[in-house]
Amino acid sequence: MAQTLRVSRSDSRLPQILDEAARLFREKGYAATSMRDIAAAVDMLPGSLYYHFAAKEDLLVAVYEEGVRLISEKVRAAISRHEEPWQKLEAAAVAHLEALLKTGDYALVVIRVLPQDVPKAAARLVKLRDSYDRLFAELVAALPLPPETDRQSFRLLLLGALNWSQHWFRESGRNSPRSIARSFLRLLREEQKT
Amino acid sequence: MAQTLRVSRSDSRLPQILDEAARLFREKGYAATSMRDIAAAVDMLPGSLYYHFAAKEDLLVAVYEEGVRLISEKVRAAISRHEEPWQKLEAAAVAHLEALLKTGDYALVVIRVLPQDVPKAAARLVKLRDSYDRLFAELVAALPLPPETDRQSFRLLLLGALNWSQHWFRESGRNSPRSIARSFLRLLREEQKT
DNA sequence: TTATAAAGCAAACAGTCGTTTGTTTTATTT
DNA sequence: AAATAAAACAAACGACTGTTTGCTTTATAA
Repeated sequence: MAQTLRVSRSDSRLPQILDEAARLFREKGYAATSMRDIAAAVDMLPGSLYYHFAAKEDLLVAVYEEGVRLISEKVRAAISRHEEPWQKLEAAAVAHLEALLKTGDYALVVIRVLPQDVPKAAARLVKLRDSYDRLFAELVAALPLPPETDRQSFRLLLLGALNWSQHWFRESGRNSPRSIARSFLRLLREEQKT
Repeated sequence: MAQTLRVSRSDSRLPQILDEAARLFREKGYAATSMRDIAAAVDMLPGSLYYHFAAKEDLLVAVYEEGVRLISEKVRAAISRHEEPWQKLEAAAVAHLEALLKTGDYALVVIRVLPQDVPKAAARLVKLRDSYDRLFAELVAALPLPPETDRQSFRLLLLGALNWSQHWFRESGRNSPRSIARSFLRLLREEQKT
């Protein structure tokens, strides 16, 4: 008999649901993505999604959590490979951008879907975002900068530019997440070398 | 018989419709704002909006156009008050941020609502955005930078950071659009002074 | 083999969506 | 005062929204 290969049932199709939800939330935004869209993408009936998630917002929160987890993990790993503060920051910037522009969907949802777009889940989303922001704050705090430097502005400048790149980035021969992150950091770092 | 230029009634409540649409699109996003929301805000019936606009997308495009017009105007005026390239750029950055964070609704819609969120109008929205981006490209081109400097990255870094500020900015005593724009530019400019 | 619980189906719920249509009000022009 | 055109009303259209309910299938454990 053709016993269809069956993995244990426990995590059945939940990962697939999250994948497609992430893809659709990223592509069309939260409000413009319907539960029916997601159901169709995983070849299910709309109501069946509610076995896995109590509400649409909870599905978004789950994607958000995975997004933050993925990107944090990548950045932490990159940081740990260096000792010098500027190198740590550069590695973090590269990892951040690669997670955003290559890993794709999950991470992009985090910076594309605004907490205010989902009032009922806004608090949870903000909390997840903040936990990540702290990572970069620590890196910037460790930089050997002139005493009059505004470190908060420094962080906001860098992270803002990195996040905004989603709007214009197109992969190409000389354009990679890595090269962009490095270009940005070079523009910010040069003053320190003198 | 005087060709009476009929200002009288012609654009009666159209400005009000645009104002409220801009406010709602900024607050809740495009997809989450319904024509009924807008109609209620201007104390009209939903169907009446269709006397002024053939479709919801056209209403967005109108807001977009006004947003680009407002911010371009402000930035151009600021630029014209200076001669030195760095001062021109700083004035432009300040004006850009003030238009975004103080003028409010219209300009914010332009950087908050993504063209891809409105497929039918995407081409028109991109065109409007690009017309503005060119303004900054010219300013950066005029800067006296070391020959090896990547001017495209410079522009993307600055403009990205400025646009992203919508996500964290809160008006306060020591925090103003002007002070932020200046902080950013100082971080980018310092290397040139040495 | 039978019991059990996970997972999904089928169908509908009440409400909202963008939009259209025919009619009425309102202000201006003749 | 009558004619005209702008502007808004009133009511509905079909499609789509998130979600609920009861029932059936399916894989695992006893």
